[in-house]
Amino acid sequence: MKIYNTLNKRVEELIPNEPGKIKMYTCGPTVYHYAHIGNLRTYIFEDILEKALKYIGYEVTRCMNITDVGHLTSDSDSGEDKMLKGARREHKTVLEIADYYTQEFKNDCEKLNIRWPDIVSPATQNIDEYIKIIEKLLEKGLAYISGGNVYYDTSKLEDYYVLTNHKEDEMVVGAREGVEQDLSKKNQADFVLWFTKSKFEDQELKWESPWGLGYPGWHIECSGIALKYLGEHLDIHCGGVDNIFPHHTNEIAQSEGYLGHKWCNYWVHGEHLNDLNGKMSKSKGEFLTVSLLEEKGYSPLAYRYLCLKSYYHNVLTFSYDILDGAQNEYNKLKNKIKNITADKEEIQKEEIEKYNNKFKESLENDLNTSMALTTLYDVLKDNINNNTKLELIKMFDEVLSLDLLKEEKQEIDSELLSKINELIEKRNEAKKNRNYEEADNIRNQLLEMNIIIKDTREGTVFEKK
RNA sequence: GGGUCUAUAGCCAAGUGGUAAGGCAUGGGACUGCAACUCCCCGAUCGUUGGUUCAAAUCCGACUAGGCCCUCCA
Repeated sequence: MKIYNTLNKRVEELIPNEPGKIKMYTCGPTVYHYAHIGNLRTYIFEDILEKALKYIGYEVTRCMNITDVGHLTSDSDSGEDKMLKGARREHKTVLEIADYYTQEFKNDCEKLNIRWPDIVSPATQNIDEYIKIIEKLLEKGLAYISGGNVYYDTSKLEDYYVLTNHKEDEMVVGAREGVEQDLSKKNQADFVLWFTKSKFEDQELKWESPWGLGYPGWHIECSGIALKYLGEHLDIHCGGVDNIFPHHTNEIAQSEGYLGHKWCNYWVHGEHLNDLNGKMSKSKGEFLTVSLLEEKGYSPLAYRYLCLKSYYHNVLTFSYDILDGAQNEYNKLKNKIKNITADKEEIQKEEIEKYNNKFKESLENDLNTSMALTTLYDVLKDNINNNTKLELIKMFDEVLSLDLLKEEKQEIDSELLSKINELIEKRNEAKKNRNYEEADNIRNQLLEMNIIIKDTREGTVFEKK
């Protein structure tokens, strides 16, 4: 498989540390609020990557953190702690907030057919691991204590900016509003590993450590969890592009400083979903959640389809127009597939192989999901038997996860059912008598009940909208 | 200011040196009493500009436009 590696800024052949096996770490959500669909784009991309690797034949172990505390304040950030803010907003404790939004995130993932990773670990449950790493870094002289906090000394690194090509002299301190310089640091780029002193004296969760009561810095969380659950050699580390600097840059510094050798070979980042004003955020513009889309009548999988149609490494700009388009395409696709009925023909093995290879090649080409979908359309159009088509659709959907063969449940109670059948009969009667006005009225009446009717050769059938 | 990504039809996009896949939308047609569903048909010389080459959307340079990052972020 070829994949874009941020470390070398090019598409590279993926070579795992251990043949046939992939260890994959993906940065998880901060559970202080609902996830918006931009956040979820990254998880959809990671899900596809995981499933594509498995489809190709790798054994994949994936680990993800849940950020429920700690890193939300940085040493030089005067912004508010997000977990605390969330807790205050809802008059709950930080852990209650974390539990609630973790569950909500899980629900969103289910709706979008994102597989829950093998290992999911909250930041607060791995404190010992962080302390162990920080102690070692201090021992090695890669970290220092200043002003009550433990800092990583970036001047000890040969190349701190491995991911970004930044040059320290040209970095602008406080390019973002609300960022102040931390005078306890030796170097501008140094970052906190452990806080005992911060601007946020009301931090709810604190732990004992060799350096006093405090809490971990942001970046140590992911290093700690990844090292604990996936070991010293990682194959793929994923996240959104916004994490490249400083988060992933600092993870590399910490992990490799601790290990004394190269840690992760492939850094793969998902591009953002923007809106018409630029980057999507929870504070400005419309807060687009999965539930909101559902309320507006969109299906979550139409959004997944939209993500699959585009390339994970390109920005996608959201608008209701493109979501309408995706919903339309998704509906048509599902309809086409529904019309494929199983026959008694034998599955055509050579066709399966041909299309399966094409599908795999698409995925192997830096996750070309757009091409993978085209392969699906090719199958639908081709003159092969229905059983072969259905088999291929089933195979492809292991990766695409669009519920292509799943019939929507027609949850209609018997009372409503008899009412519908009665109306259909009345309409057919009216049609027979050429009373088309009456027939159309009945059709509209059914439509208002969210029932769509179709006149087929075998008679009139209906389905829920 | 530095870094980084992107630029193909109305929209999402494929394309990795040999004369532009696919899907949706629009338009036309078949089916239908009309519709819906389904099926058929129809569109672009690839941001601009130099260069390399027999040959470039594809390689190189310049320019233009836009996004993101530069210590909250997916």
